[in-house]
Amino acid sequence: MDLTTPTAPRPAGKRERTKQQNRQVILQAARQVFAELGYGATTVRDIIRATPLAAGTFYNYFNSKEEVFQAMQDEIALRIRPRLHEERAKAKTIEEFISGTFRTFFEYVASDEANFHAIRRNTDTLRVRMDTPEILAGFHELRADLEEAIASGLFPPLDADYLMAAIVGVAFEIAERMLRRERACTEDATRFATALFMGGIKALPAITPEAPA
Amino acid sequence: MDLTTPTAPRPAGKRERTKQQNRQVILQAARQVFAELGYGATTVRDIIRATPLAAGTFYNYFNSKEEVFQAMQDEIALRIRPRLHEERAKAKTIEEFISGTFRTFFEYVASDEANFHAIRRNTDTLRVRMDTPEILAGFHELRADLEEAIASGLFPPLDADYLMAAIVGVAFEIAERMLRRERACTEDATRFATALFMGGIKALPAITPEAPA
Amino acid sequence: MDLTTPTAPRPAGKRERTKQQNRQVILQAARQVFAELGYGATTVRDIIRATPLAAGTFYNYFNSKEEVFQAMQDEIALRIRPRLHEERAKAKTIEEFISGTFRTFFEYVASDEANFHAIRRNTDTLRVRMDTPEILAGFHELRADLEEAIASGLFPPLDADYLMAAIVGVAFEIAERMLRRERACTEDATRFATALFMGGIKALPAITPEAPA
Amino acid sequence: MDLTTPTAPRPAGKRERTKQQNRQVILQAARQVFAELGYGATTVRDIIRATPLAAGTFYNYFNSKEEVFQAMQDEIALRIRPRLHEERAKAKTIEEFISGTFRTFFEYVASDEANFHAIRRNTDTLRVRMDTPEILAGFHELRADLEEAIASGLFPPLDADYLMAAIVGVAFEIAERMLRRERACTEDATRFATALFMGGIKALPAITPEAPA
DNA sequence: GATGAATGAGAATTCATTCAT
DNA sequence: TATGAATGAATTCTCATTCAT
Repeated sequence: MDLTTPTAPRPAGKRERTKQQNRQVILQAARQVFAELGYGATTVRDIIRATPLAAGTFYNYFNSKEEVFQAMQDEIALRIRPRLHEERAKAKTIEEFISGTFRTFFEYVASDEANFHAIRRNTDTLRVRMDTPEILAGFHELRADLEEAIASGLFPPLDADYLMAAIVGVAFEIAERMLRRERACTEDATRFATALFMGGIKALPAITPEAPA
Repeated sequence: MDLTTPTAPRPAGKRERTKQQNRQVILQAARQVFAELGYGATTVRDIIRATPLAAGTFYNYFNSKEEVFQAMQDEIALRIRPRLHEERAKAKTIEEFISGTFRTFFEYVASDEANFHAIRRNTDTLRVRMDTPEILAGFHELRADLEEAIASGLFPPLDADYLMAAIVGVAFEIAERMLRRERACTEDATRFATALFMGGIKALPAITPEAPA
Repeated sequence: MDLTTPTAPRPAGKRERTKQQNRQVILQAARQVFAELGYGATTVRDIIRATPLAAGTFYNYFNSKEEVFQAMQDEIALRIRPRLHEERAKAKTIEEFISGTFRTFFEYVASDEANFHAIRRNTDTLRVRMDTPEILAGFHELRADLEEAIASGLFPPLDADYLMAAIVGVAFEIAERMLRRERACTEDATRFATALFMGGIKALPAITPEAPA
Repeated sequence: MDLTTPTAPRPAGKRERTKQQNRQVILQAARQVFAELGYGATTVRDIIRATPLAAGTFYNYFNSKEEVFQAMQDEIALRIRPRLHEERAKAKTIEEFISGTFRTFFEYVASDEANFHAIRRNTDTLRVRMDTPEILAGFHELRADLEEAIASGLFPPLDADYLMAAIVGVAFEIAERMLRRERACTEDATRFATALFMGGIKALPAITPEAPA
């Protein structure tokens, strides 16, 4: 039905292109809508409306808003996890391990602010963070990396689970404050977080904080 | 009919009492349902169903699930904020400031696990945290306390905003891991978090971590 | 029931006064609300809200909004019907009969515009006119008066039913246009309607019309 | 599959056809229900129930009962306005203008009694008339036609606004009485109304009125 | 695959009315 | 009588999902 005569050069496969495009169109629309309305308030209808596509078409690609969200998340995690892992793998010192982790995270967040906000969003009242399998895998990976680093003697024997939690908590929470500042300075954020984990409060850089909103 | 026994302290009007009870009944039901289904998936209907009250009665007290949630949050914040503030106010050293904050928080969380779970919940996929004015005020209070501690010379001059963020991130994230452990040990959690903020990773207690779920 | 004990000076009977007042308070509130929202959109709640009284109190006086409306209407009809009837009864000529009817009606409408509008209301889209028994009785009275006037030879033998309809239609419709004019001139309206019924179009006063809204 | 038989005129898309049908189905149901219950008492549910369609389908076509009502009104006005205007345009005398207007109106009302009743209905208590833009446009058209007829010298200079009001009032009010009579005789009604406007009461046909309900 | 109208379950909300105080 | 919270049926409206085209 949609077959083009085989003799014609076939402009790169209309079908395939559209198929991939539609998936991306939906994901893009979802990002916008989640960022606007927040995850909880967003409906599949809202996503479809932000799309030139028909309602039924959505279901050729995803089965629910959860699935779209997960796909979004997974895309992100897939993009950042290898970088984080690589950074830690090549760390020769604790400081490299820690600073590499934070720097990579903050730089990613700054470069993809839209996505980060869609995920960890501040409406006036609500924050949503969806921990998809990919995200959770990222946490496990961090813990595994920590455990390996302990095993290899790079880190002293400590509570890898709590340390992972602390790193994650600081990373997300500082990222958020960072984005609210005039010039989101990833270097400052990295220095701060790294210093905290390296030497505690007394090691923190002596600077004048900027006031956020 | 309206005569009160002179001995008994006038029961403040049955009407009034019932009214206060109903408010609490709804809040309690909301806590359960939020903890069960997660905030996003909960509907006003669900809350009403978890109540002996009629549908319309809900709307005599709250206008939406958001409002119930906020009321819950505010109750919690109101309960814990004074304790936190007091703890920090009487701190003579940085360590007292930090450990007092974490201990108070972890002990509260452990004692009011249900509430905490209703708010910072992990379904398979979603975390919700609603920052009501009261909660945000709690954050501001922490920052203000930090700034004051800097001004008074207790703390060195540092980025109070980021430090606040780090404390909040670590507190929530570790609290969550703590609750998943067999025996939620607030002392361990406090010691860990305090050590991290006092001396960084190298100061962390050398223990064997327990595996979480 | 309304009897005051002749012996005691009794400060005008607090109870009775309140009772009558409440009825009027409700009627007054209803007038306002009907005029604001239109009859159809008004709910009993709306009326109560426009009152300092409690919800239950409403039901001591009326059983529904219909009843309030009817009471309003009846009050009006009761106020105007005797005047109309009297006017027609003393008519010695057809012209006196007709002009007396219209003048009385237009003057009443002008003097009690608020009530008239509450009854025959123009929202953007809706006109409501409720023909309560009292109002219908007014129509019957007009027809009866016409029939009597025919019987007595004042009017020729004609279709009293249609003539009544024509008078009512012209009265209400012109009253409405009259109220929209800058200076609602009852004399002009009366002269116009009377002339129409006395001699038809060719007898109408030659004036320049004012443009309505 | 999508092939159309070359001989048959393409059925304009079954989808499209059904869509138009559903709109009509809803309008038809609304007419019945309004006529039965009166506009005020009718709910959207009532309309849906009078339909084989699902609840949600209603909202694909209209957003409220008001919108259905307006659509009904507009349909009617659209159907009758051109006829009225044409009738008046070709009038050579005042009598033709007046009688043409009334005859067209009464004949339409008699032929579309259901619609008229849905709009100008007498329950025991309530009359509703909704003046949609289309209806108001019909009034303005009548006034404009009158003004033009005055300008052209057909009519003497008179208050076109009041005359319009009088015509409208008489038309609606007599139509209603007409429909209540055993044999709704449009000719009688036309003759009566025309005579009234041509020569006033004394010109009215001398007949014995029939008693209404 | 794409379309978009239909579906109908169910969520949010309102309302008239009751009744204990 | 006045009060006003409780009631729960009824109503409006939305939504995810299906399916004929």
